[in-house]
Amino acid sequence: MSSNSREAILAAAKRMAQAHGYNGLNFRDLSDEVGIKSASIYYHFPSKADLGAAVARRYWEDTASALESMLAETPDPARCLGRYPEVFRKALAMGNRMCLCSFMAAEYDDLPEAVKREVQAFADVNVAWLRKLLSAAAVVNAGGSEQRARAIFAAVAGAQLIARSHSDIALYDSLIEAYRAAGLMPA
Amino acid sequence: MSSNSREAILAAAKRMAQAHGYNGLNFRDLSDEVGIKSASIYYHFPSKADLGAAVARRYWEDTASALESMLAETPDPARCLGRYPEVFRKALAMGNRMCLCSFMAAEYDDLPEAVKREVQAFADVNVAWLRKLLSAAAVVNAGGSEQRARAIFAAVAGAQLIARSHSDIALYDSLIEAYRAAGLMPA
DNA sequence: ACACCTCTACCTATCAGGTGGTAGGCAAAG
DNA sequence: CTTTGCCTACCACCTGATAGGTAGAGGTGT
Repeated sequence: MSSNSREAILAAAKRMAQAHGYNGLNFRDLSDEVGIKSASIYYHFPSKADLGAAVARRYWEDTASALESMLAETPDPARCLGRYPEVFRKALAMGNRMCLCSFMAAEYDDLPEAVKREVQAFADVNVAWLRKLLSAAAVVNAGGSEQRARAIFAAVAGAQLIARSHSDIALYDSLIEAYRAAGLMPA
Repeated sequence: MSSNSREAILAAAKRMAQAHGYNGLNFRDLSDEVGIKSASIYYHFPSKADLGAAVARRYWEDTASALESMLAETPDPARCLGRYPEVFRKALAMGNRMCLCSFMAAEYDDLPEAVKREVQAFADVNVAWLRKLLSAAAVVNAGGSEQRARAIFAAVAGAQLIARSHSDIALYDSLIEAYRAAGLMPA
């Protein structure tokens, strides 16, 4: 049963880390939001590093399944590729938040080793998915698909970063549109 | 006459903020690096917010003059535009650091108001410079130059973010090359 | 020449509040 | 009577910030 609290902690920690980063994530505020005492978090996670790693892992797992759902829903590779920015748009729409792993990418040097690994995994998941669809859509030749996949991932992350610093989700849409107009990614 | 310490503090704070963000910038480590006591910083800057704003202001001023120097050195708009990524490359080359304002863009919601303004100014300086050169190079028609300028700025910031999280400056170069191959920016 | 003053650029010592983390207790469920 | 899931009560350490002192440089009046 339960581990209901564990899930609640993960969810709240995800939201907080998306807004304030790993560094800005703290046990007091986190436990307040969950409705338990800060010491109780240690029953579910032995340390902040473990919590951070669990949150980041859950984050890329959720992203991976969201991408797979999207592909099932929109099987055409080029059209599905065009929907990729939706994934990053959600965070901005939910209170001007960021992709958890983009924030952690900035904080990378100060991250515990276990957290670093999960942040890397997030990037790998995204690039692998993009590469698969790029190859299927024949947008670029096979050799350049890896490079193009990474470029799309980086560009979308950059768009989110800039849009956030302007608290303007319309700017995100505008940037994505500009990427499309430039030919970086399909519409 | 000095204010030699003031400059030393600004320089050290810039380096620390590039590596750890505004949140990760602290007076103890900062004063240690400068070689004075933490309380002495308050003689030069009344608060952390003031220091942060001064550092960010100096940062975009330096960037603005670096961009102008580059233009004087490479007057051809398209060729100069192609050199734009050099500016962001430097931070990665200096100990896998980030653009100060990209890091602060992630932390945006938690930033003091005075610091936010300087971060915005950095983005404005970059976009204005890019727009000027895009128009001059006739890469895009006049109407789309603003949008394209923002797209290049965001994409380069994203490339730096991703490269940093892999501690791999070659990845940055590869991403920029991919942007060029896709037609987002001139070589 | 001397004493006197003021300003600069730091220092020591301290503080309240926040940080991650630990020890030990306790009520309910099995 | 043991395990689960949480609690209270701490702790050491770090954070930005303040109060008050001080050594030295440079100017001023006598």
